[in-house]
Amino acid sequence: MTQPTLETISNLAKKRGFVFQASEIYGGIRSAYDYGPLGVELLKNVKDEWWREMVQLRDDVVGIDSAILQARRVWQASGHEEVFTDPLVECRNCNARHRLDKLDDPNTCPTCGKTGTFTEPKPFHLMFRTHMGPVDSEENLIYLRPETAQGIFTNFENIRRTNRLKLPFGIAQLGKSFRNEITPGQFVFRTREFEQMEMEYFVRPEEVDEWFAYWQERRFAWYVGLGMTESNLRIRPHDEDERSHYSAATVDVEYRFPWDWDELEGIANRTDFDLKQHSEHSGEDLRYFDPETNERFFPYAIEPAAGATRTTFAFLIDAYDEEKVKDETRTVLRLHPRLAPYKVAILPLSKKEDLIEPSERIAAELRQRWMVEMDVTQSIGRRYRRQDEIGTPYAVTVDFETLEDQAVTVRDRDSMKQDRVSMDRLVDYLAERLG
RNA sequence: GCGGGUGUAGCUCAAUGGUAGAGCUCCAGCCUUCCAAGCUGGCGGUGAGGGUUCGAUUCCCUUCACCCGCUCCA
Repeated sequence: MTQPTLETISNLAKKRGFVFQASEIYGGIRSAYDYGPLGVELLKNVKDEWWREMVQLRDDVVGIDSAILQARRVWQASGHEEVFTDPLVECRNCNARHRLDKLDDPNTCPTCGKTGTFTEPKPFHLMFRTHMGPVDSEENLIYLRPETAQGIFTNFENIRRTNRLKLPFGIAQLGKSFRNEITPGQFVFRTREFEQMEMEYFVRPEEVDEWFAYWQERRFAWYVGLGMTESNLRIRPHDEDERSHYSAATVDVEYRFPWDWDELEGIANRTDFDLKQHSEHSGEDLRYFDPETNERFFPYAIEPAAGATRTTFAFLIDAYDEEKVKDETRTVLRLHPRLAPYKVAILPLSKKEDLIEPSERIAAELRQRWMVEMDVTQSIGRRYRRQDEIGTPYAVTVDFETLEDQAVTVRDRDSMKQDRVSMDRLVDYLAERLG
């Protein structure tokens, strides 16, 4: 396997319609990307696989979709309003940037050692600020959520009660979050608007360690199960000083990106921090009542929080491969069939109406189950290469013999091998391979 | 945000203070009929705004975006 450069992969993403720069015709806007026809399918498939694994295949996890706009007090209780506003100063001598509240000496730059070189402190607001209602004022200031998790904690009691849940149980959420990252970059890896796949798994405090280990294992296996190269994945525990304000222990699931190892997902032991905070700030008792022991306590939360957009990006990078076929380079995305945007391409050997009609019939039938693309332009070899480059696992070729023997050629993306399959067996043939 | 670098068709690259070219891609037609074949034709560009100039893609200013670093994080 060849690992592509960041440039190679972003070129492919743009060329084939996975990802475009947002507002491109106006020169672009920093740190925002639009997902094109193939990108939206790939992203959706990643999210669907996550949802299926985390919610639909389990009886101990339920889903939620909470609002992006929440009461300001939510973020005061969660600690984000305080933690996500940093006074920053910049050293005029060496251009390093520092948080004023973390400096031992507020006048000396720890990077270059000079004194008195700092700019006036500027507050950096890491949360997007907006106003609820048509008039901007301090009273109606609210934030775009910087994480989806708080919508889970604030609904903890609603969900527990309406779904008769008993510990341990989880609440999962998929959705957009917003952060004014100081430095966005690395294509879609770090953007200010991004999509998260988060789950809070509530457990008895004494069982927190075993569940923490359980979710590390489960989450790691999820990536591998969807075809990500295992040697490009690792789990890295956080150092003491890099943990979030709410966390007692955190590990990252990291992927070997073209630039370096970097985070796909953080798995944190958030303890009872959030439920406690919301109990205190709201006055609602969010403790869990155990009917067997008659005890009331705050459950601990284990949080596997993944970035949907960057995970999609990692799958794209990991799938990228180039190989020599004759004297040509074949570019192929070896995406897991469940992730591939299109599952099947229908390729009539010629544009003659005799072949178009049956091809359209086959396409219509297969579309009942899978994303199917029909392509009639240019030579068959070129069309195979095009499908390889967007990761379509199977190509069905309709030729003149089809009219005689009611059979088609199915060509496999990875091996380029071909099978002659009779049309009445085609759906079964593909179903066995695509799932 | 600050420092450094970069911006010419979708991609790779060329050229010029005086009508911006090519290859590949893409589209149409012909031909071909199972792994990027060929022929003909077509679409399409100087990131944006302003200034200097008879004339700016070229010189100057501003701005936008991208890349590297500082810092943040799914």
